[in-house]
Amino acid sequence: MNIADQTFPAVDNANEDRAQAIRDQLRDAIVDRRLAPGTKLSEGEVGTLFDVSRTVARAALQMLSFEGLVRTERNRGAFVANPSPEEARQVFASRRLIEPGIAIAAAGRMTPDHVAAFKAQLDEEGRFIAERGPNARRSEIKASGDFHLLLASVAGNPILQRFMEELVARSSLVIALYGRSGVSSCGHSEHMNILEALENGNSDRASALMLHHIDHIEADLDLRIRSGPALRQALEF
Amino acid sequence: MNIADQTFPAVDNANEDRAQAIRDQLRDAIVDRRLAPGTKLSEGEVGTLFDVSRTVARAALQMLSFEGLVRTERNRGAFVANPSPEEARQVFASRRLIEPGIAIAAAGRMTPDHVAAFKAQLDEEGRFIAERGPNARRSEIKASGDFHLLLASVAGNPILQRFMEELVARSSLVIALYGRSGVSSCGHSEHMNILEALENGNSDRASALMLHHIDHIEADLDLRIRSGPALRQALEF
DNA sequence: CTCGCAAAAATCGTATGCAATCTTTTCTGA
DNA sequence: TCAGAAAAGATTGCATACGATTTTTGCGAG
Repeated sequence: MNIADQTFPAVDNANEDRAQAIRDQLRDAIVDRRLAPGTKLSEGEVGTLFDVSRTVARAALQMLSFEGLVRTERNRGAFVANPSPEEARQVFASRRLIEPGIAIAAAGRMTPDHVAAFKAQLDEEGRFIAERGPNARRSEIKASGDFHLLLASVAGNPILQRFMEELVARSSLVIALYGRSGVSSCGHSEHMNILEALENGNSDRASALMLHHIDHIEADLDLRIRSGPALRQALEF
Repeated sequence: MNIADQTFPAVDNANEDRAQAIRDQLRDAIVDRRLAPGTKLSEGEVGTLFDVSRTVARAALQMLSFEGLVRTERNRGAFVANPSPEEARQVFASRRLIEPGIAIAAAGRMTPDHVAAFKAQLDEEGRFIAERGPNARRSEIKASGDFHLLLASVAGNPILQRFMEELVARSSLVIALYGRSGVSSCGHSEHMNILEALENGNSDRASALMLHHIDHIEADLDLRIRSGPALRQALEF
């Protein structure tokens, strides 16, 4: 897949930082897998697509590289990250460390507004699971990630929230790459259980459920080195 | 304090990314508090000091801004971060969440080489505490942070390691801003106790000690809003 | 002397140009 | 026909230029 095959909505809020807007668009495209891992993101091409100079495109790519969604090689350019099984494990190890704590923090801060937001989120998640079509899986992965991001925002620690944004984005990549697909509805019900615990202020239970949930997500992955990521990478595919 | 008052060693490894080298230098300067919080870091000035163009200086500042050590305002420039008490609490809340887990991971991966590295690190730490002089406190804070970074590197998860690098850097800023100074030797002995637990493979104990250690560090801070950070910020001080 | 406003200076955001490096193609000789 | 070298092309790294925005300075009115 070539980046040029994609079209991107125009960046409207020209007032704000354009590089940031481009980063967001690219991140969505990567997480949604409209841009395949390994795809080259050349500064010139990105610049042309978004109608900005290479300077701005470069800044956007640098941001994505900090988030681990893009890998840059000196004098060679930027590529959509192609996480190895090892990196995938690291992502989930990090989540296992952080998210149970986030669940505990969130449990102590739930308001009726938050509950409503979670219910809306879970409704949408359910809709995507029921849906069929080429984009169903994408939307499902995205919605599932949004649940975790919502939780992080409720927890009220911007630093941890940013960490989680990075981890969720990278998880989406990993799931798209190594996911086996079966567990989705199971994940949905786990989200509902977590919400229930949160509503009841049962932080320990929310934390424990979250830990299991992460384990389940990772267990659904096939992290055996399929045909070797080195080969895939070598082929620039 | 003006950035121009400082001199920086020349960036030698010109082969590698120069922006990264500049970022490292600036980060050291910020963490060591040679650059006071709130100090303006203009692109032109940084570029001149390091003998690069604004393009490169800008990239370095962008990196620091991602790490939370620098705050950038559109059309105004970059400033050394001036964390509020609220942000300080968030930094330590994040560390409480992450570092005990890191200690557990590290406990399971300790090799004799690691032990030796830790001993060397603690020796240096002790030397700085004994030392007196204008730079003693700086070196002490730095060495204390290095202990935690060493632990993170032993844990073997690059993602968590990066998170810790950010958190330790921001902690150093916070300690420099809000620290009361008394607890230093106490922190040193806590480090030694943690190392002992790590050597014995007693991960639970290492984890618990780490949690207490972080609590102690935070307890040593005076996080009452001293004269209002808004004022300090308004005065660009 | 202070205040307000306009001009000047400084600084940032962005585009673009050139040299260096990497990749691909073409050419040559076995 | 194929391996290796040389040239052409593409892409990045970096510096610089210019308009836009912000900050400072200068100056006259009150």
